[in-house]
Amino acid sequence: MFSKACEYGIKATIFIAINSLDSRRVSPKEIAEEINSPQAFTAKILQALVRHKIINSVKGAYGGFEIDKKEIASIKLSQIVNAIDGDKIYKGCGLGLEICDENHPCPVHDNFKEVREGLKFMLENTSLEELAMNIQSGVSFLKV
Amino acid sequence: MFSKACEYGIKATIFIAINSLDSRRVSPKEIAEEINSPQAFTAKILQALVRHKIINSVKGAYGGFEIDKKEIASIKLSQIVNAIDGDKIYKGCGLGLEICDENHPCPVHDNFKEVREGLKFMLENTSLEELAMNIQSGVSFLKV
DNA sequence: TATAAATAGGATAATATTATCCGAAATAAA
DNA sequence: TTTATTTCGGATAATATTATCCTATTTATA
Repeated sequence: MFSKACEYGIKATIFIAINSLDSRRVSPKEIAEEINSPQAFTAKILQALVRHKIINSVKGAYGGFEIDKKEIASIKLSQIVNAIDGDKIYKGCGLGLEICDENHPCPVHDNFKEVREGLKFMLENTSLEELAMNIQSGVSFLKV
Repeated sequence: MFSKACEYGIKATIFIAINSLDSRRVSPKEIAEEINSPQAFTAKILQALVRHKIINSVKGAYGGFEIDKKEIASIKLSQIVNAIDGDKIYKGCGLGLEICDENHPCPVHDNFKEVREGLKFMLENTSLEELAMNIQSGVSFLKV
């Protein structure tokens, strides 16, 4: 469904959010340990998230990654996915046709439409805040 | 969503179905032209579909690929996807956790559940017959 | 100002996926 | 039985994704 990069990106963002709520900046090393991902690769993904202004980085001593507390509630899962995987997941044709729309649909166009829209709705309506809260309260987990 | 291999596999199977309804066997060459896919790679995918008994191959002169007419209505999209991509698309964890279930859910487990189940339902309830019929009647298309 | 601690980013490597090529095996028909 | 046709399957190549490494740049503090 999502690329590895996107999976890491989502988990990393949640971990940064939790720590930002506690006013702590975190390093790629700490993040990678906490979400069980390769450190250097995770660092690359963090760079992309910074470029997309989803997270914030502070260089130098006492630096690290953080998210503005006030923004945590308004950041949606869709923004993270878009930043890393783009919008092909709910835009592109299910069977890879260059052109696929109501006028020229692929064989599964209508069948997929609902699923796609469900996914899109879910991503756009799931906030970083709720994901972070569920980790904090021990309802869900970032690694095995 | 699906791998390229799976996209080609679905389109190829639909094309074979249409021709089988007309009692014609088709070659990888013809299939690749009709679904706009690389021929040799498509041939590999056809082999996999044969191994999974979704399509049937006849070697030698006047041979080619076909599907038993009687089976076209009972073959579901899910079988094709399973044959090529396996069931990870609606089984694996959305964030790649090794273990992810009700007792130990990843952050998006519940959010994904609905989408996943919608996808699963759609794949299991879309028949090859209906996909083939829509191509035959010009309602949908296998290539641009 | 010097130093240590951090992220940024380019280069490279490993792996998975997609794609191609070619000879072997099977089969219908001459 | 020979020949032409066709799928099968192994080897290889190209490309994309995932992952690693190393140096440059930035910045807080001593």
